[in-house]
Amino acid sequence: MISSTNKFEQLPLEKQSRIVNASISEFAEKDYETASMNTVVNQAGISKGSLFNYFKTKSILYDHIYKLALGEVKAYLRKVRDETIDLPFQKRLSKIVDSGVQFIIEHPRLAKIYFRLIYSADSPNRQKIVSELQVLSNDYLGEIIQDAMDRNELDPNLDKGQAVFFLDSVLNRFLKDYHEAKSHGDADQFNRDEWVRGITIFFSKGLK
Amino acid sequence: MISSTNKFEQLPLEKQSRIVNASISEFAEKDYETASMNTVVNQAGISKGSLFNYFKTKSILYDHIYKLALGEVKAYLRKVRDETIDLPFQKRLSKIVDSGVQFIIEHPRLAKIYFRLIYSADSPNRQKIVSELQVLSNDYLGEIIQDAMDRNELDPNLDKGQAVFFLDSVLNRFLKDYHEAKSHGDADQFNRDEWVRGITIFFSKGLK
DNA sequence: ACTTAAATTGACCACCCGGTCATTATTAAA
DNA sequence: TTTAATAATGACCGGGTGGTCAATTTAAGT
Repeated sequence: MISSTNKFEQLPLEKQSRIVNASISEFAEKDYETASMNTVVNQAGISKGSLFNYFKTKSILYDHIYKLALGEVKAYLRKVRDETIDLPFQKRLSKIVDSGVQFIIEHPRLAKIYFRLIYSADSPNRQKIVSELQVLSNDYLGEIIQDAMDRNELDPNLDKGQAVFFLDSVLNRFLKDYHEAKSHGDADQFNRDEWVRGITIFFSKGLK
Repeated sequence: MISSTNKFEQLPLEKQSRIVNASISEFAEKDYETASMNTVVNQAGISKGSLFNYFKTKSILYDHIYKLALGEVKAYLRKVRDETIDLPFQKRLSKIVDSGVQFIIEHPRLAKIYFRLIYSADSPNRQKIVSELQVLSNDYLGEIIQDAMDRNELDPNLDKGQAVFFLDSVLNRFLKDYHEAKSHGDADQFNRDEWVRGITIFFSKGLK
């Protein structure tokens, strides 16, 4: 046996998805320590022994789920990056924000897991995961900023690392607030277009 | 009896501080659900019954501690605001960042509780607390931005709410990253002055 | 010194946790 | 149809939790 999720992957797909679904719900609702394997097995309609047979430990199950969530996020980002490769920086930025909002709407539970992972979260291997994410975001936003610098849309003397940091701060915070407002039912205070416009203008001209 | 912490407040100060200290350590190290009252009583050197006599529940103790942490943060902010009231926006901003860094260095455990509270955290009354913080930050940064607008240091047509949001995003994220890097021992990668300069320039001119 | 009131203690409770494993049910091979 | 191998089950384990309360120690009043 090569992979430790081998047993799980050889299960009938319907059963797999029941388990994945239950796990996503639980890890979205509670943080790692508080999430309960009992809840997962009950919601998935399988026995405890089985779950621990498919995933040897809670932390391995969590690993499987968060990688899944992260995979979806990455796919979304890749898609919007590739689709906007010819657009000017401002337009590109606004598309990125847009697709982030769309992701939250389409995958609210995965978004919850993602934000839980980034902000706080006492997940296992936290520091490793977070630094991986740092690299990911650095590459992603770094590429977009570099493109814009090459086209003279941004100051070519920019400190790229700092620029990425600013972008990342504002984008993530905006999406997190949007996500939270949405899950509290008062997302209507967000005029999406207005915010997207405000953000792109801010990055172009600052507050002066 | 008026306040539910009355019993606690009438304790000898030395005992109070032992308890507060132990609680701060525990709530800094673990999140609310995972923090243990047993650990607190052991570290404080009192009996379990006593602690539950002073604070009827875990959530009431947590309330006491986080309010204390928040009070310290507020005092710091007030101080730097008042001390910089005559300085230009850029200078003011850099002082704010500076004092944030200083707070983290002087009160690492309180900083941890603060960040735990802001980012994620399944503390009791979370939504209420977070929206209180929103208001607080809005007032605080709003005032500073308004001052700068009045002096024509910032565009007087700025959307103040958005401007506050951008400031808040970047400042909080910077301090959080700094705090995390510091508690992982690799804070030296932060050239403080360079970052402060970068941040103020960014807010002035954007990335163009 | 005696009594009474208040403060302190820690054994104890019910509950939940992640994880195990002997037993049972299901499938495949003969 | 019998046997062998595999998969699924859930009672059970040790350990930790927030919280309680009868019993004991400490302090105060007379």
